[in-house]
Amino acid sequence: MAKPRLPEKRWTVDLEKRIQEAHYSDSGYDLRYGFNPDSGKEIFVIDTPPPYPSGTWHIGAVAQYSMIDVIARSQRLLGKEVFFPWGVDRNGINIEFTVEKKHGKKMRTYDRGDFIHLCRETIEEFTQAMRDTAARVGLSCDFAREYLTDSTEYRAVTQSIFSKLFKMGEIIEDLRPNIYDPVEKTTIADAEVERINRISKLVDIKWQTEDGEEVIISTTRPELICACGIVAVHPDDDRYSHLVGKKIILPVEVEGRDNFVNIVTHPSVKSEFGSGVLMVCSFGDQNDVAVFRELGLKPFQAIDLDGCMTSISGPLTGMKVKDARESVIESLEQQGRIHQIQEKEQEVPVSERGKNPVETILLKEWYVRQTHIQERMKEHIEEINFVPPRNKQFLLDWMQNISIDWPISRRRWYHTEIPIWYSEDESKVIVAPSGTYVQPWREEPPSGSDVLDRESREMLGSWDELKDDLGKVVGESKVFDTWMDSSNSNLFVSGYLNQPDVFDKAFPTSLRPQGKEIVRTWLYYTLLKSTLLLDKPGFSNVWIDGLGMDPWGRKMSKSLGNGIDADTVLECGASGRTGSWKIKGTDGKQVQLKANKIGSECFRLWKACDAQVGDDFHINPEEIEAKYFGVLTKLFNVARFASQFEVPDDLDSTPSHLNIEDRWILSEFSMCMSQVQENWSALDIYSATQALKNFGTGILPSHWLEMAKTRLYDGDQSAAWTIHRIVRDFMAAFSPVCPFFSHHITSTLYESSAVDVRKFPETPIVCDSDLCALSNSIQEFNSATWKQKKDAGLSLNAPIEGISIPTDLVDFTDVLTAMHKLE
RNA sequence: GGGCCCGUGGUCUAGUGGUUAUGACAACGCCCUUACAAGGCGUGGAUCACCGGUUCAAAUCCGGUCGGGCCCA
Repeated sequence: MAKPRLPEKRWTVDLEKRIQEAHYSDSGYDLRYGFNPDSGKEIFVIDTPPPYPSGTWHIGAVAQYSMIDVIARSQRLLGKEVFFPWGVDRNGINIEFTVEKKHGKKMRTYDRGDFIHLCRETIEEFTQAMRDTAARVGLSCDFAREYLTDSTEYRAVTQSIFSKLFKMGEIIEDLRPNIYDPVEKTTIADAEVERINRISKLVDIKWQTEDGEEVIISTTRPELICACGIVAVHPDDDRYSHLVGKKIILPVEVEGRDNFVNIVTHPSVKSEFGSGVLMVCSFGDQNDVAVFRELGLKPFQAIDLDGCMTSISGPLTGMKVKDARESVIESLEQQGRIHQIQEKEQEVPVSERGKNPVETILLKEWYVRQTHIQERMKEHIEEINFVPPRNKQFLLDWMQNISIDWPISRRRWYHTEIPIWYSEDESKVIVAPSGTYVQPWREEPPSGSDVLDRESREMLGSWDELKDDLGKVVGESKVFDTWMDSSNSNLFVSGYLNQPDVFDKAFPTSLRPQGKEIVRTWLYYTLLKSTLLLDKPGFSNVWIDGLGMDPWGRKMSKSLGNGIDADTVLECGASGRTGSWKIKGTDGKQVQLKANKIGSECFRLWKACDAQVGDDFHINPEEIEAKYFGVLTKLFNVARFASQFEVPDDLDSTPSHLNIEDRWILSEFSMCMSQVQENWSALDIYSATQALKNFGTGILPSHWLEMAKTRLYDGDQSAAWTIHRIVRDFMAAFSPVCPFFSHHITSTLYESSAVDVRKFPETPIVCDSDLCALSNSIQEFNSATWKQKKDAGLSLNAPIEGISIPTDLVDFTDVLTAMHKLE
């Protein structure tokens, strides 16, 4: 036996790491994977989801990312000029909390500039960990052009977009109910609210109607009676129908408002809850907000920004909400107005990070208008190709629910600042010029800023001319919701503002890959922006993957104790280390999972092969190893086997003579490859990888290799050309899934790497459909013959008598006779 | 409470109207055959969650029930 040029007996995680390290330290990296907009090739820009650095990277996200890399690599293989950017999302409340926790000091006790500096330092440490994991899982991003969402360039784009939309009238200021965390002193988004169960007091209070009739109303928020806008009963509730239309007197002292409200019917009232009469206050819960809006009631401001009662609460003014509640109960008790008090477990909305009870209060905030543009957005969405098509529904469903504008201002610090200043009389605003990054809380408006009327947005002139007429200008201290930044990512990576010539070619952005859990935020807001700003769909393709779940189908979370850290899977098998994971099962018991070797190539192969895109996927390291490491071993050994035979000089031109079995397998291979090419074009990772896996671990080694073995050992040129041509082209087509594996094999055997192929291997080399039609017969005949040998107690390489070759395989008589030693 | 998605051998999975329902892992049996025992070959094993309907024909379409998941309230 000739010495194989692939010396390793099998693929290992250590080998993988060696190749990977060489790959990323190679000075040719940028040439290989960098974006060159002037190459003349079709441009394919991927709007990579910029990860938020927070210590460890979630395995489900890493799995999704590795599939985005498969798309990037497969599009390069198809000859496109791919921009696979590497961005990091660094704005937001998470890093603020991390810094507060690390130093044991609340944000507002710092100087704003010092705090921002601390955040920047801390997030940089986390960012480096993300970069390392990105490389470990084999991402072929353009790391040299890394972008950070807290950079001057990125924030300048966010601010410019704000200014443009403001001037267009698409951004407005308004006083509306918002969810507010009085401890962190900021507005928060719905997505940041969590519900926890707490024991609270349900107080039944005696009210009186204008006629003196006693009515009992149950509430957990008696301190909000002062902000009561209306009292409601269910329309079908006969007990109270005689009260409807009457006035009812508030049982507490109030200031600066009427001391009575009307009684109406409303379908949202639950008759069986308490007495069946509901007081609607601004704002006890989301239902109150809905009722106020629906009935056009003017809300009262009962709680201020410090979480204290306002003057309408009369004697409660200035008290913290909790103290006010105790106080009002006490005074009602003294007046004999308490019917009863029950301790009840109740869901309380709290802020996700601080666990502080949140309030819904009226705040003057900035909003992006969105309700007027839904139909136009839907028209644009119709032009986008969704993969898989059914996941488009998540977006359409969410859009059905849009009934209010998007609040975009936050009272935090480590975010992009709202780029606006107010004149001393507050009637005019100053807006920074496009392309600059400004910090209005500590800067004057820059030269080139515009002055506009605050209400009408009429352009009044330039800041440089008018600055002396505006009095003392005050910079906005609020910042943007982080989605305001994130939803520019496609514009930013496609060259908006910074590279207009590239933008012309690259927009709509070729691909938005993302998880389905952020359809209603990231995808929706991005599409909203492209409709408002450019009246175009934001993307050509949107690829929406499912979520990574634990082995039992539950979402991974800290509280369930079922999380798996990405690095433990990627490093499993390196330097002989095995992996072991303790995960809580569905019955609450710990289950120990163990694996010996996984690594990035096996992990990627698993994700590519195991489920259709868009479905939630269960992550079980044991299963990943069991099902897919063997596939790598198999493919590696086919290549290793091939590596002992000399590579023919000219693999690119088909030899004039090829044996029939070689023409057969080449035809099968051509069919497989055209399927793969089609699937790569359609972003169908699953089908492409399945086709390659089935060919490479099935028909090729089990059937053809067994036929060709003897000839290969005898130095047959036809067989040698066939196996090498197949291995070389197979690895090119397979390289998007397992780049380092393919790279190692092809650069060892053929002096050129599969990852550098920029044109899909040509097919057909030989494509004879008559031969493909015989594939089933061939496989059946082989299986039947092996079975007969087994039944006769013969070893597979023993001669056997009395087997006749089926008539349709008559052309294969010699081959099959030799292969099975038929006599 | 509302919306959406899903339910296929022990486990995971393919399959959106048409032969005997795909494949993988696990199980079992045989084999160290000059690439591979971290292999190979073979064998079992599923009334496609349940009930009803449409149809010549249903895993597939429709309605309902049950179970799981995600999102929202």
